Amino acid sequence: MAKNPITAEQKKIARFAKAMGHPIRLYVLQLLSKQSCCYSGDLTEELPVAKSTLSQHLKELKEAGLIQGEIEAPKIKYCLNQENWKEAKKLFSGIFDL
Amino acid sequence: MAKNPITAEQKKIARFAKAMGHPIRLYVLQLLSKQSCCYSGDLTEELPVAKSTLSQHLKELKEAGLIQGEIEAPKIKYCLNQENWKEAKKLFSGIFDL
DNA sequence: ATATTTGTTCGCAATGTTACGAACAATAAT
DNA sequence: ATTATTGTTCGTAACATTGCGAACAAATAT
Repeated sequence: MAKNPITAEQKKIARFAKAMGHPIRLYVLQLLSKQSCCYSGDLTEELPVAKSTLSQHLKELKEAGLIQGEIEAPKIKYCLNQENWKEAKKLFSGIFDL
Repeated sequence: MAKNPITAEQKKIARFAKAMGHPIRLYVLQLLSKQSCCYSGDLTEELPVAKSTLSQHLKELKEAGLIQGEIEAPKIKYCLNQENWKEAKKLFSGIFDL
């Protein structure tokens, strides 16, 4: 037990992976990768969780940088964070393609 | 809050992602994707965690199906679980390529 | 037979995650 | 002004994760 060979890039990938590591959050991400945006009210109706729980999951995805929300009062429109999504794609490709 | 549109496939991907969602575990996976196998004793020396902690992480990777261990007494040789690793690659490609 | 090497399991503690409903805030509609 | 809609935050509970060292098990080496 000695050094720390873990790179910042590995930490970043792990962060993304962790955010993707829950079925609800993965569902949201896949939805957004297909249809460009969605409203969280709609998600509440589709998904088997309370709105407060969904709110927490969306917050996590936001904090991981994978999605972003735009106020469209009184609703909030969610989209992928394209920049980070592209980065995630690149990082995961790197892992699987070696 | 109603139906459950989450597919078995999404659960599977989330399971893989969760296993990848820790820097230590990701490090191990990336190492194994580069060099085909490793011994956990070596990992204990490289990584900044106690051997008991590493053992837990390896167990998680095993249970997620991403690696497998082969006894090569008194050591254990770890490799990727090629079948599931290929599946993970396919599933993650599906997510990012749409 | 004893000691060494290697890795797992146990017990424990601290922290994080997941989930809910109730209360709250902000905006829109009546 | 009041009410309705939408989503966040708070408080709480149950459970999971991460981490350590000590104790243990299994095989090898002396």
